[in-house]
Amino acid sequence: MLTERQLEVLLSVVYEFIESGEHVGSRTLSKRYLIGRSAATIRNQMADLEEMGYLMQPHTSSGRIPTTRAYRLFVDTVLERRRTREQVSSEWVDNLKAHRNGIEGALTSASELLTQLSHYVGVAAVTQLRQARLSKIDFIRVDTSNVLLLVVLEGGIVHHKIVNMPYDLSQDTLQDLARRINTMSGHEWGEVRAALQNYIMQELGRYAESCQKALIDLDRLLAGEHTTLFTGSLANLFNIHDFQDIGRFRALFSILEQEDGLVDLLRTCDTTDGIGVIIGEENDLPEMKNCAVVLSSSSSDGQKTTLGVIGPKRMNYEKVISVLDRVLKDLVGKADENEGDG
Amino acid sequence: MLTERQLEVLLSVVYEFIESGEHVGSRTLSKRYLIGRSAATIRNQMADLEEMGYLMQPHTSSGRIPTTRAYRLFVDTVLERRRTREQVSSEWVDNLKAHRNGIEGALTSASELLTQLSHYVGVAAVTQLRQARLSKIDFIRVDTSNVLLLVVLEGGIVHHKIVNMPYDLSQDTLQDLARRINTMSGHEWGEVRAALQNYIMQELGRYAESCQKALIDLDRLLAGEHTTLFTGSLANLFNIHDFQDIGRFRALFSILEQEDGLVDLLRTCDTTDGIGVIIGEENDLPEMKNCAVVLSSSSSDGQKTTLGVIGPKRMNYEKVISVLDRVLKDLVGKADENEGDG
DNA sequence: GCTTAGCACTCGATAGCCATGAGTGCTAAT
DNA sequence: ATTAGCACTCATGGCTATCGAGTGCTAAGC
Repeated sequence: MLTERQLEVLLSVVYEFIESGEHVGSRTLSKRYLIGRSAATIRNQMADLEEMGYLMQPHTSSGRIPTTRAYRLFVDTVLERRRTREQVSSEWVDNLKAHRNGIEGALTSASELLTQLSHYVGVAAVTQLRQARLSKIDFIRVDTSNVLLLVVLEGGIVHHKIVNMPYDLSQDTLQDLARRINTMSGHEWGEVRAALQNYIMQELGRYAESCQKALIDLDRLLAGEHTTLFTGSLANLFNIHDFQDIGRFRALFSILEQEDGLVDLLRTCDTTDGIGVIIGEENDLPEMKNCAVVLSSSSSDGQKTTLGVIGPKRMNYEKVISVLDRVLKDLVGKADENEGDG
Repeated sequence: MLTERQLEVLLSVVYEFIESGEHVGSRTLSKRYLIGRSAATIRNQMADLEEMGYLMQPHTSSGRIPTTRAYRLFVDTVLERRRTREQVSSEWVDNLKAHRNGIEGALTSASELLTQLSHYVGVAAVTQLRQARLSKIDFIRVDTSNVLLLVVLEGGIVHHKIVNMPYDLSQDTLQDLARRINTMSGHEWGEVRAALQNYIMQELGRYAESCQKALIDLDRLLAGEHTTLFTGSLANLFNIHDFQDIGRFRALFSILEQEDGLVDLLRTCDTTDGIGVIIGEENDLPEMKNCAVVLSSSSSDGQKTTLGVIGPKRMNYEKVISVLDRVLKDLVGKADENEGDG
């Protein structure tokens, strides 16, 4: 594939471009990175690399910028050679530990932490892999036609949703129902559902329709892979300067603003565990072709915790990856600790 | 103050500027709005208006643009002369009615509706005015040191929060506590709190510290004026074109992204009921000097519902106000209906 | 006294021109 | 395989001229 010398040139280009954001020329490389090799030599090698699809010129006779392919090679190389560099300042870790208000609090902290450390957009998510295990369920009558449905899952995720009931159910009926379900706490949703279905048919005949609706709502939440998402400040998208026009910017914003888009994005990273990087067009979303997403996930006990940073293609991958690694370790370590003595 | 003719000129300038976004000159007015009056006449009157602080020139010998003072006059005049124009398409109203998943669902819908109709950023909020009245409270043990605190208020607002407890409380203890509090359902938080304080001191001696912490958390939520906020897509801020540089844009974004800033903003509109408009520098936030906020609120039964649209200073006030009016009426009407038969 | 026409003037926006400089490709020499 | 040299390209910034929308002012008209 690539000779050692070509690789040196290529990585230098990527590195310099990540630093400066401007197309890099042969002279710069000769002076700063590849001292001893003349500009002309480097020019020839750069021409070769362009032919191979690793570099491109924004316009004739300008410096080169890396293609997605080059970033990919760079990232793979970085991941290969990576050692624990840059430590996350322990101040932040302490902060994270202090905010141990359940998993939601922890993930909120994590996303904010990633955002602040990377200066890009940090996200944190937890996906329940198989069917969720119920910890506790509760129904609270809000008014004639509305019931608050509260579900606490093992692992500490809380869902609440107001469901509309065509028939008025008394608080007693609801409480009875909840008590019945709670005896099955610890079981998977599928089992609970079956038992519930039974009960509804046999004893709640005339409310069957209302309850069926609520069941469907519950299914949506508990049966499939459901992801709970926490996003850092999107204002940091403004730190991605690689946007020609404001239109593209806006498009990206719209996508990241609604959860669905982001969840899909995180899902594409099907690396079971470990770190993955999605660069530019490798992503399905055309709006993100100037962006890169670094994802890191760790699954345990039926749920998968994913942390990520969304930034420009020319982000400091080394730093972001190491930050991500550190925060994830801390987060998971903490989760274990909580589960261990719970 | 202003003669009828001057008023005509001024309103025309504001109107045209809202339409076009460009400084408006005397010739334009003469051709489009004030047919019959020559450009020269209008020029003289515009010069007068500038002297009076209603108009300004971005640079010598350019057209005029309205000052905040002019917008203020314009808005007041519009509000005065307003009749029910522009009806909100009934499709949307139906949609709003369909999503009657409690007050939170309704407010979410309302904010989205306002966003879509105005093309700017719609917000919806509900503030509990005095101390909240409890409908139901529940404590759920998540693990050793974390308890999920669930509070349902009269009016349908739901708060949940995980609180960290230094001591492990059994689910039974928690349930007993909840039962005790729930007997006071319907009372104001102040009363409930006093009773609770008593109970803790007398019977929960060794857990006093943990409980005190939780009480403080609850206080924060229930004692003061607490506002629950729903914001439409911030991507619509891109529809405000009146930003010179991206820096200001970013600043605005950061503020609106975090709830606190927005809540403060809504609070400044202390019009008890009815519609209020905050234009440019009338606002405290310097980042919003190119923006205007139209607010509409309606209070009943200890809680105040506020709807608003955040847009550019040169927004279509007539349309936004009428949309706001319509949506609020619909929302409040619905709330009444829910409360009435609940 | 209010309105209008005319005229000189201002100033932003646009386009063209030129010099500059960073960077390239190519060729010939090492 | 590497280097030096040279001609060439192209984005950028400064400078100038032109254009046009819009003004202020003065004098004339209703």
